[in-house]
Amino acid sequence: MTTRIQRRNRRKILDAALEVFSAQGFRGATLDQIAGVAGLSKPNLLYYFDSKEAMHRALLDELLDIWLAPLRAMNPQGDPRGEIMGYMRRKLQLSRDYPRESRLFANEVLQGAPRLSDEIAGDLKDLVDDRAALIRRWIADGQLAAVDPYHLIFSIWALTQHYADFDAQIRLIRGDKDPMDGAEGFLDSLFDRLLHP
Amino acid sequence: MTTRIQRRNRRKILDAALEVFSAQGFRGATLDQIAGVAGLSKPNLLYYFDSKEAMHRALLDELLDIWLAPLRAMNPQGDPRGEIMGYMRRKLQLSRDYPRESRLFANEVLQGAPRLSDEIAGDLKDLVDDRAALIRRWIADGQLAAVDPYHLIFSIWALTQHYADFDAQIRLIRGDKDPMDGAEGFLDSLFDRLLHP
DNA sequence: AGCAGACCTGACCAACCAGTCAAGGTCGTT
DNA sequence: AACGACCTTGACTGGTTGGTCAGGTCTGCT
Repeated sequence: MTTRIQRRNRRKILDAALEVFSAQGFRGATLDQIAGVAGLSKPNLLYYFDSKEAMHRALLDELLDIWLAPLRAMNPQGDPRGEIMGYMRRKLQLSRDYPRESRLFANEVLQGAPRLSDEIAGDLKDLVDDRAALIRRWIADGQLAAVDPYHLIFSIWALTQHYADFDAQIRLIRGDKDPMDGAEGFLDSLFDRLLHP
Repeated sequence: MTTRIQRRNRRKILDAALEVFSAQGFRGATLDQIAGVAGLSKPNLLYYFDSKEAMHRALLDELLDIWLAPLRAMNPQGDPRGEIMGYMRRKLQLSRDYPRESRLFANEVLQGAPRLSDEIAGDLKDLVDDRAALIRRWIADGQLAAVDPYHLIFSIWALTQHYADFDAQIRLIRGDKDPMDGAEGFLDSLFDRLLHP
């Protein structure tokens, strides 16, 4: 049974942990930092989570659901170009709404995905293989331009996540302008031109 | 005056440091790890470099030259589409030849570019602003499709660096296949379609 | 060979870090 | 009010980490 206090504190801890892990990476983050952000004492963190590792694990588990939802939502019965454009837009929306999650994921993969390799090689690979096959069928039907489906998916990931992961760089170059201003229009025309048969 | 031994050992240390920093991030890397990879003792590392920070600094300084060269090489007098396609291909080649440098850079920017903000807001911004102006002229001349030049540059960065930075993920999804196999052809047709007026 | 300066290292230190624990405080229930 | 379960923390520990230092070894030059 979970109490009201448990729910509130677990949430506070995971939110603080996301803040710190996404900005410093796993090894760079310290429990003292997380405790400071959460407004709790370090031993109290360890009352709710067995270890630093466990906090990170909990975040990754939450993350994957959010992260894969847009690709899962792609509809095999829908209009091919519309489905892919919709996927791209939803993924871009994730970068806007969940930039810390994007950076947490990027940190993890950048370091060789030591804690995510099972999920990536399992669930994610299966999902991507399935969508790649779907895209190939759409291409065979003449509804899409002939593009490599894997590189198409990777390009959507690269372009959308870039705005969250490299936010610091974009801000320094664009100044006060919102980093994502104009991004959706640009990506719309990029993929629209790419996908036309 | 620098001796033969100095040149050899500085090189060994920087190469080992690049290996470890790019895989673990600055805080995640330890001098013991770097010493192990370099085949030197930890105090010996600190005989050649004042601090861990100094090794990282030296790597970032080397990195920036390599990293900005392709954008510098863009020729205002050249053929617009050819220049941009050439830039993209050279950038992709960097991901192939210098994946560790790409990940070092990604780690740094991901964590808010604490040690690179001056260079990014200075040299890099100036260069990007200059190239953006050039691209705008090309568009005004009707030689390129009307795209936002900043997003065009960001998209080239995102797409090319993705293959180095997210190599672990791509490998897990594509299996034995070379992660970059087919990438150049895909990116060629993507940018070719985007840039046609 | 012998010397000066460059190169190298074992042993050490202070700071930091994840995690423990015993003791005390708080909350919901009766 | 009183009880037990839940919650919180100061003080601590063992291990790690960046960096120091005194003294030793090697190298190139005369």
